[in-house]
Amino acid sequence: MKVTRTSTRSGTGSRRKSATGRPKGTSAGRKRSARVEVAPVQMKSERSRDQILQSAAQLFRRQGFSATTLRQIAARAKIKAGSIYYHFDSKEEILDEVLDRGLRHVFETVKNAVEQAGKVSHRRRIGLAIEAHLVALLETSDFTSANIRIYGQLPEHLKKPHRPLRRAYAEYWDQLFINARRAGEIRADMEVVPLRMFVIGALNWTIEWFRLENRDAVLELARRTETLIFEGVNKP
Amino acid sequence: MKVTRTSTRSGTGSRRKSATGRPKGTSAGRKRSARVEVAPVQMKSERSRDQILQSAAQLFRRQGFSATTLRQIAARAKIKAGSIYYHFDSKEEILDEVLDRGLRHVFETVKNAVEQAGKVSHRRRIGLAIEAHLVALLETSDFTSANIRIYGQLPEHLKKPHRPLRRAYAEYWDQLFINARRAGEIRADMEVVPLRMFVIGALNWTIEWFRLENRDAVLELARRTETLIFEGVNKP
Amino acid sequence: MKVTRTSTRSGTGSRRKSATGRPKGTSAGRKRSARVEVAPVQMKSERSRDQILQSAAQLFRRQGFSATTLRQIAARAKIKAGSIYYHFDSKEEILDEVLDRGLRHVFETVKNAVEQAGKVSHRRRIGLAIEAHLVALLETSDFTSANIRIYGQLPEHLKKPHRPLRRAYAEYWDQLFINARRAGEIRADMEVVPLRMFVIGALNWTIEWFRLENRDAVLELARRTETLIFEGVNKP
Amino acid sequence: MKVTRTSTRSGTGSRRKSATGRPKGTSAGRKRSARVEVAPVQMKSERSRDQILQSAAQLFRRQGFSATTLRQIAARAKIKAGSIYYHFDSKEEILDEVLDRGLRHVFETVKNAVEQAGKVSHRRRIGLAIEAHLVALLETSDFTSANIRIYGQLPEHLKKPHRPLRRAYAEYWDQLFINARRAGEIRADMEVVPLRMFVIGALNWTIEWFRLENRDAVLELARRTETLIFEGVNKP
DNA sequence: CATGAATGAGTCTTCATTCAT
DNA sequence: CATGAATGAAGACTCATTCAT
Repeated sequence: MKVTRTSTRSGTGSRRKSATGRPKGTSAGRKRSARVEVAPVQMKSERSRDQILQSAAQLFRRQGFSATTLRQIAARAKIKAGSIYYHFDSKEEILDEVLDRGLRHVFETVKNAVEQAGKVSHRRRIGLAIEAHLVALLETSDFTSANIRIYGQLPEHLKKPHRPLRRAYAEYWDQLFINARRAGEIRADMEVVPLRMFVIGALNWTIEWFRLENRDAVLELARRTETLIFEGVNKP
Repeated sequence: MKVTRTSTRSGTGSRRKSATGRPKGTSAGRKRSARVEVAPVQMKSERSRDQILQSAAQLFRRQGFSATTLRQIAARAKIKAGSIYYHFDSKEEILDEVLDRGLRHVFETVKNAVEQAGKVSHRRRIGLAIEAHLVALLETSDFTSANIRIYGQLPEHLKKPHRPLRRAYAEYWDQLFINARRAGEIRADMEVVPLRMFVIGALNWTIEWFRLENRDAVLELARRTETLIFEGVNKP
Repeated sequence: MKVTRTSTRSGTGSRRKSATGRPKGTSAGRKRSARVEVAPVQMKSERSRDQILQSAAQLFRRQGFSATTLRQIAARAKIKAGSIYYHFDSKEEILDEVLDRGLRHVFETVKNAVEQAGKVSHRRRIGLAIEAHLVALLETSDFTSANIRIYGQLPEHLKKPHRPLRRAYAEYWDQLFINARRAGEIRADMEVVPLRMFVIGALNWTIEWFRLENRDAVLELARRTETLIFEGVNKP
Repeated sequence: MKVTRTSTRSGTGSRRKSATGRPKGTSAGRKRSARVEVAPVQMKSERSRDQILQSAAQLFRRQGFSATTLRQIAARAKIKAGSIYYHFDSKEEILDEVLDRGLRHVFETVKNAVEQAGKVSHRRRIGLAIEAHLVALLETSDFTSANIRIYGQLPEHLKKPHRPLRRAYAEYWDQLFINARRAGEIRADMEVVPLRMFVIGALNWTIEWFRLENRDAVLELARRTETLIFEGVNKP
């Protein structure tokens, strides 16, 4: 499954100037389609670009956007600061792609998990979504954690382009809850929006403290969280 | 009740140079100890200092520490940037006090709420703590919300001095849960630390989306959250 | 006499951001009104600002806008590069004021010369205008010579704000010629616009080669030029 | 007629490093000597080289030397910036050849016009020179206009190599005037150097405003200018 | 011949900080 | 107490230049 782009934001490309002949943008699409068996011999440019994005994501996540220096990003990507501009037009453009990849990644991970489950209970579906969200956030993607962590402090103009996808993701969760409620697996009096806020909040805050140690730590956390969300802390 | 300072951090003063004769950093202590009958009128200095801190807290909360400039803080405090240095030795010192006040504020708010409750069920006590934490975070203190929001992205040396108090606050919550569990109001198999992370996480994440509109919005949110935490979403 | 500002461009101030509390802009007006006898104790800020503009004008004139570095300007003004930003928001703003002062200066000089002449022949009036233009250009103002020399190579957006004043100056000359022609002191078949271009061109090009040596060099040049323009090179 | 190189500057080649085997800088000589029957087809290299120079000239003329980037030049020449270095060792070398071609072009154009006139009055010869200069400047060569426009703002070391040719051109004009004066077609009291400055100035300044529209616009301008120079504006 | 990718020196600009007044 | 004016270090960004392919 692939997360379809929302209308407002046709890719990230729309905001690129690219007066130069440089290869800016486009990568996102290409990369995702790369099947492992084809091994599409990522060219040098592509590799550097990814290095930069990866480094940026890690640093943004740790220090925030404004505290992160292009020199830091460059150093981590093992190039010189000026070279970044061969691949991106500005620091903001890097941020833009980091955010985009990050949200797209959780969204796809969650969607995939739910879709592959086939015919299961709604609680199970939500449980899978919880697990997938946590995995994306804590295990598989610096982009996702960067996004979740820094988004709230960014100035308007940097947040704006990402709103549609964020909304879409929120609505995906809402739908999960609505279906569960309609099926009677969730109390009828539960309002969906605050519920989603509560759940996503509990999940997202884990970035603030969770440190990945062993393979199943995240799965364990997911299970625990699912239980709390469904059963609460009350003595049963 | 007053939150007592932990041993590691004897006030904020430990990091002050204060070669000049200026009153830097001493205010916190002084202010609180000010007897009402003796010095009812905050002197000008004190007022500016507070203005600066208040402005800083608001900006830190919104934009993060590094994206906030001293000129922005000064403008909001209706003074000029240079003047800040009469009251503080550095931007970091401002941060330091903002963080300190912020955590101290929730801590006191929560403690007060719980203590004033008198003899009530543990669930009720936890419910009051939840409410108090949310009130402090969303309604009464920019310091608290600033603290919660930016702490995670700060460099080590800025976080370090605040660890003891943070730990103390965490332990306070743990105790609430331990007591409840011991009393059988919470399942026996519930581990306290992950539980606290979950609860605090769900509460803290509200800064990311909650916008204070009417007076009871926070109380309403608190009630809802308490229910979710105790009963979960399951059909009863 | 004071050159009145054209409607399109109410001073230079219109394009100033000035989010900071710095004293940007406004100086132009203040300075001109300073009578010598009042000696309005130019404050430090004003002096630096003028130093910067003066330095910039000299360098722009010699090397062009883009080849001139803020560091060069600063060095010549005996300050550090960063300090420039206390007085101006950008290099372009400096340019802006240099251009403005430059044109305003010739315009005023020429207008004054002509107006103070009283009742004289049109040829005399034009002669005085020629002299005044050359004096402003070659002797009294680096701003004027900078303007004349670099204007043509500037990008559109930098030229645009100065068009109205330029047009006004051109029209002033046109009027001188029209009057002279009407009075029969200039051939009737002479078209005014190409004539003005020719005259102003011959005058302006002097910056490319004229080096001020002694006091009357410019006056001598002016006399010669006037003769050429009126009588041509033909044997009489 | 071919403008012979002056002694000081044996071609442009003197400043070339050319450690590589590349054909840098030799073109000028080669091209002109290319017999039509032998090498009618410019090779690819030659074509690119010319493209680069042509593009550079246009941009230099419009924006000045320092404001023009190699990438702009490359783009206009439909190649990539790096490729320029196959043809030139540096941006300055391009400038060097642009300047050289530019002056050489006017010089040849003027000389040819005058020489081909055969036995005519001196005024006619000067008239032809005026026309030829304007044609070269405004119609036939971006190199010439680039040269005229930017030369004055270049740093010493870039101007120096072109002085001899400039001087030669100036002397050529001086000779035209001297001959005319000797023949009594110009007043005896007219000093030649200021006269030449005046005339050349009036001609050169046209780049600042003249926009080529129809075929004879330049010729019309030339006629007008000639009249002004010889007869002045006086009522005859 | 040409390009893709990178580099380093330098540019404009920002900002915490200083200090005389 | 507060400000005006300045500074220096650093940040984002540009650009001529290099060089392997």
